[in-house]
Amino acid sequence: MSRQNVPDETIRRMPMYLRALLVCPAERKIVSSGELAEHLGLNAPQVRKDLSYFGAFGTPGVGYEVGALVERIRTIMGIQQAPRVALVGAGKLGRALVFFEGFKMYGFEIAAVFDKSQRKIGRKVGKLTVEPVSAIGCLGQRDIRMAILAVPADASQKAAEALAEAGVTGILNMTFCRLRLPAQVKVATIDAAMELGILPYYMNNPG
Amino acid sequence: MSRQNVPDETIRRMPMYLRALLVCPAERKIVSSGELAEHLGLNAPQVRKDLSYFGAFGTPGVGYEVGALVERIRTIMGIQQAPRVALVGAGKLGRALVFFEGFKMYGFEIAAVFDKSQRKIGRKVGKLTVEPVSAIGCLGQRDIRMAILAVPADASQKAAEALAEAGVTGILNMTFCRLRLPAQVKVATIDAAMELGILPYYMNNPG
DNA sequence: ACCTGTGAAGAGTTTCACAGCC
DNA sequence: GGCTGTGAAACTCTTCACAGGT
Repeated sequence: MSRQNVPDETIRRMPMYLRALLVCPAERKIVSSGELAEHLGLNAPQVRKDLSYFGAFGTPGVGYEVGALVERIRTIMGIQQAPRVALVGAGKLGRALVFFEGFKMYGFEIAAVFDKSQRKIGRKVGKLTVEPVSAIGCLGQRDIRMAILAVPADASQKAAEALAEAGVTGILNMTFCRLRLPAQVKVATIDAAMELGILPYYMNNPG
Repeated sequence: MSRQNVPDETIRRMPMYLRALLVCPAERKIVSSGELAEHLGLNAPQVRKDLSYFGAFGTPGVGYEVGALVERIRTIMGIQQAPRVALVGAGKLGRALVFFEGFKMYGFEIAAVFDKSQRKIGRKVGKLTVEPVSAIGCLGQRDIRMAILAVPADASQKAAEALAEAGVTGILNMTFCRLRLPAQVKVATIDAAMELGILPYYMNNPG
């Protein structure tokens, strides 16, 4: 099954499956597509179809083995070996993200924190020490290929370019700016205000 | 044009259009679909199609009037009169969100902060004073119909139910738990770790 | 009896091409 | 010349039905 024709939406759901499996009680060895679907608010054929894009790793009449499926999904998603992530921006949001438990669950490790402000450089955030943004250039040597961008809007493009130049090819953009970067750099953007902005429409026009 | 057949994806993009228009320099009175598209990384027919679902408010040969379009979108989205939003959870993430500038841009006002912990109740967060979660019940009388949920995972379902009972019908869920709520309550979920989890796939399988 | 894997149908979304207007 | 609004085509994604395995 070629990776080329896996729907993007399927890729988006893979981390959801992973999370659902990780919160399974340890004594549960087998899970069915229906149970996964129920837990995530999807339907069973959707789950089976999604997983089948990457091969057949369930047992008909039985279900999917939890441990094996976790490993398969980790491999598919390319997060077997705990990717190290840089955080740029040690403001309120950045510091909150360092302590966010969710990243660990998928095996991500926040391995460096950068900030522009002299006031923040040298300060501790959890176990990490805030480094100057000028040190971003060395990320390649430190085996860090991903970053979370949590800087003020007007600093985002510049910081993103520094990351791209340092060899970072995956950026989680928490600013509400579109980043213009070389095509090989993948960007995911989170804009809490935009998500909030969608709700009133559906509150006023119940579907 | 009935609201019933406007694509969800179009609704998702409306706040993007709004933001793009709001960051326009004030001297710019007219904007074309091509310019909007370029600014947002979309294409021009997409922009025209999206806007046309709600009527024809551009001028052929000219473009869209910025001010008028902003008002139209605000009306369509139901955010003309600055919705008041409650924040539940005054932890690191919650406190960071209070200071997040993005909400203001769309006209949202964070009007109350709640927390369970005695240690936090009474403390100031910006101009707001943290209230006990038991006070959530009065939200209806305070004209607050939306909430942001930024509590620990194990407290999310309970807090969400309290919100729903208080008449909140739109929740931005920042926890990685699925909320089981009456159908009239609309939920948008943001899971930063999940977004981060998607990136390595595309880094390893460039599209 | 129960569950997976999958081709095919159906629904939803994007892109295109162009008629019509400024 | 330049831009909007829109039906139709193309594409993507979801749902369904069921063959086949345990």
